[in-house]
Amino acid sequence: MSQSVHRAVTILVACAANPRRLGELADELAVHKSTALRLLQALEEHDFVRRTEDGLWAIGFGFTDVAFTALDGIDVRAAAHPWLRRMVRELGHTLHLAELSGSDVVYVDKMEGHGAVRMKSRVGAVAQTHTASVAKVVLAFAPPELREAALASASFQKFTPTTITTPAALTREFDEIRERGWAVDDGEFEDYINCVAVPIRGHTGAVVAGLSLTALRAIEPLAELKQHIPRLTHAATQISRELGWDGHKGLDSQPVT
Amino acid sequence: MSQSVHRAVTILVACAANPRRLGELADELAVHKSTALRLLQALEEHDFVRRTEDGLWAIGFGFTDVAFTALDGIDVRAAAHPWLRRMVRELGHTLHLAELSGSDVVYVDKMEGHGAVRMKSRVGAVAQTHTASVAKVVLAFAPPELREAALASASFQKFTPTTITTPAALTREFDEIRERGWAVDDGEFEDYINCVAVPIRGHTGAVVAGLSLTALRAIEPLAELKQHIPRLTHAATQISRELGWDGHKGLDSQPVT
DNA sequence: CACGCCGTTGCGTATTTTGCAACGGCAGTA
DNA sequence: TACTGCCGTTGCAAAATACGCAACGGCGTG
Repeated sequence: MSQSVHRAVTILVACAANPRRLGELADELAVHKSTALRLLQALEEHDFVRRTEDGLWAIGFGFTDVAFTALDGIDVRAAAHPWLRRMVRELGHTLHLAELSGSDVVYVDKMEGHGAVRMKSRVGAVAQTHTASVAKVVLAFAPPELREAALASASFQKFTPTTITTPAALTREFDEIRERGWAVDDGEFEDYINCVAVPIRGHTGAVVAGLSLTALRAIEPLAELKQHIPRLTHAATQISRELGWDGHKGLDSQPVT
Repeated sequence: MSQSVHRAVTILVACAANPRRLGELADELAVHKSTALRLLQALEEHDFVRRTEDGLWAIGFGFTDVAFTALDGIDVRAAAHPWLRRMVRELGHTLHLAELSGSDVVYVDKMEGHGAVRMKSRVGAVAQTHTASVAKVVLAFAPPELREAALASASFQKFTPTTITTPAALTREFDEIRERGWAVDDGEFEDYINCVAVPIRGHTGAVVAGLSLTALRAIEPLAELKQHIPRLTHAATQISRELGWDGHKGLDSQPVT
């Protein structure tokens, strides 16, 4: 269904990776140059693609504009953004905001800390289920069927000695997270990076997002990083209230006994 | 041309503003519900749209992912290269492009002018913090902690009578550069060579690179060289725009009073 | 309990889009 | 300078594609 839309999307994805010539795009789509050209022209009218100085096709700024507009519209993001800014200023570390989408946890905001720590995360990308603290904290409080789906689709790829590599272990981790109310990433993806994460609740009391704090182990070891959890929790609570949470714990937050 | 692509784009723009029902979207497009639905389904396959919990259609995270991939992929070099070529052709002088990397400023592109001027710079090399105009202009606009680091590691070796030899003097120089928006090298490394340099901004508005114009004093003295600054600035602005800069000045560009 | 709203699906038609082929600009080469 | 090949662009006719219609079903509401 809707062949040209598929082709248009494929073009956009290809151009995002790196700008290309008309001919290349036509080859990748297995269509004639003329067909590719007309799709590009249609996209160009909306500034979804643009021609670079050297005649290549690249993603247009109308496209990125739409993306940012959409991100602004995400109320969790809007509610959390001032808090991210404040906490980066106070703590100096990188903060992430991630939202539950289906059984994935997707980064919707990110604010870099003062140190020139470059994290591989990117807004719009899916957080690793078995390593990212923000994914773990959100899924820990998610409905069981979502958690099952997430467990089933997780890669469990071993990145470091501390990486959780089995569904059983991750299930136990989820239980612990629910009990104590926050999650950690103890160098489970990159062994020199630690994170702590806390849940954010929507108006129904269900956990809809997560907020995490990231630091280099060398700069602030996990034990010290944990001392910021009260501050992180405070921010998360305020954000939750702004989303309409009445302050009562959601049903899913009860410790599993 | 390409009707369905137009409709698909319109849907995306509408959903970005705020998530909508199928019916609303169909009305806005003036098409049947089934038509709108099929377009949405096609977009959904690529995660360009998603269904929210309450059944509304919203921009999907595949879309934002593509947008950020595109922004990440735009490297300064690719954006600037055609401008280097054009300006070398127009002005005949050597041009340099340098990128901020940590607290170093590294040459990432260079194009030799018509005169056989042998410059010591090399792509991949670190520009001298206290002499190279391109290093000074980038560091002047960099975050304070980066600037401090650069000051701390600079050699302040005296090459010529005009070389800046103290951190205090260089700090003052940085302040001046921020105020006027461009930097010079008044024979500070080799006394027969002058340069002017302007900043290039990334999509966040932060200065990510610098563009410089170099000439032999004998051929074009500094006063004449400065007359090319508007042209250089124009190129830098165009490059910045191609990097996703929206035209607003970054926070760090305010004159320090 | 019944009604109406909204999203979903099958199908035949015709509108849209596709592929072809020829044109023209540009650049590198003889 | 003239030639040649490459790449992007345009007109047109055929046909594949996407469209609207109408009926179905789920769900909340009166």
